Amino acid sequence: MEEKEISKAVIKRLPRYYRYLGDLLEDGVERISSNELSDRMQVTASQIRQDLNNFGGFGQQGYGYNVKYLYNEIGKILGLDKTYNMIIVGAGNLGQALANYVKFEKRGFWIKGIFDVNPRLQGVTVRGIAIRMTDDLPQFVRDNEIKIAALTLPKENAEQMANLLIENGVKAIWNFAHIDLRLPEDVIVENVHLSESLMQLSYNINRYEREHEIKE
Amino acid sequence: MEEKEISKAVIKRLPRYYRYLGDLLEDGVERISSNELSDRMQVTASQIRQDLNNFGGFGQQGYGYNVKYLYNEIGKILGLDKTYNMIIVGAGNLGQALANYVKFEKRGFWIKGIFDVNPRLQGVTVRGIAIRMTDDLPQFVRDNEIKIAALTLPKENAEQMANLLIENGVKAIWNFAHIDLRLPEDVIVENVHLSESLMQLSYNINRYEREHEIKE
DNA sequence: TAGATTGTTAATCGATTAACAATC
DNA sequence: TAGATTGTTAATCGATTAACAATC
Repeated sequence: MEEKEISKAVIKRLPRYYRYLGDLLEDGVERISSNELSDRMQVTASQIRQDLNNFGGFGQQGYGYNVKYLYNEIGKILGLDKTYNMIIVGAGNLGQALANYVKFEKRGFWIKGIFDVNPRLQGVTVRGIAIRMTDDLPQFVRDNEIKIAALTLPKENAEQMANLLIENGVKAIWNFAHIDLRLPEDVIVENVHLSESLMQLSYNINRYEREHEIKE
Repeated sequence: MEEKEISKAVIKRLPRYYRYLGDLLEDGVERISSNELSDRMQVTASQIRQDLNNFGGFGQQGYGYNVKYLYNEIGKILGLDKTYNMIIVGAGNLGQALANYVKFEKRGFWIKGIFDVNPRLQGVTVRGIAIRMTDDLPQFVRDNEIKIAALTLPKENAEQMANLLIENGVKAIWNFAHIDLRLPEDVIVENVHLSESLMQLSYNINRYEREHEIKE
């Protein structure tokens, strides 16, 4: 059976739907129509229905969507009903910030280890997790069935490190290094480029000022 | 004069062009054609030329693009030739991680202050910057002409805080809180939703596994 | 000049929105 | 049953790619 390809644009919107539905659930809302949700999320009702129908019919004519059901279904689509073992490679500020981020565990992402090359950090613990040296990585990844690695290290070491991790069983890289990793086809890569995000913000400040000046 | 609207997709690609051109510059490359750059960046040469021509003709027929010139021009488009005063609101792990990120200053983003509500953090310094209490915020923002604020605080306080900052002169919000801020039209908002990024990664792990199972 | 490569127009592709029949 | 709202097809819009004349 051929599964129809879901576009990246749709996938990017799913976590946002999930967040809104979670909030609705907390507020005790039982059902919601695509129109109501459209109002809250500032997207068209048409888009909501199209997006959801990529994965099946979760609603009911004349009724709308059951919030709890839809929340759970989107959770499943996103794989949040599963658990994943995860490590953080690079125990700098960003790495430690991620390690301290408790909510990941609520979603099934278990941080099993934090690694660094700096011997000074050896034994330092972050939220009860001891920072280990990268020499121990291959063994650790295999022993703990680590599937996800967050890379919070300098770009110079990122690709080599990614390959080492993959060789030992890692399936997905959450990449914070300022580089586009060239990795085997079947490896999942998700990039977070903070400085590029800040540059977009900067562009928009200037765009606004440019347009404003022109009108004067 | 009407400026033609540049699409978000184009703006999102600009920082990536900038990064590649910076790397080329470091490698001492003087000129590059859209075709060569296309190979390196894994985008079509046509897209590169289209994107750049939104802002003017930076190349030369028969020659290509001068790397240094194009790098500087894109820098200007992104507003990286200017400087901005910036604060971080929320001195948790993520806030401190951002404060420690030295490279922002290289791009003209000067971190002038870090704020928190927690009195325990008062006086603690991060990279030489003392953490201040949020009571002092309005005065500080005005006195230091703060234009950008990074919000690394719980979603419950984010929108109220954003409004307070805007009242005192902040033009742009770099939002790390898990909420969509509803703010005045002319305020620039750039979101970084880490948990949503991780969910996309999670989706892709599962997608791969689903497709694999189906083929068995 | 001949070759290379841009800038730009036209063609294609994909994503979003509109519309409405199906149905709860 | 009548009203509401989905699921889905068709229409529109926008973004990407292809093609090529302009020109360095």
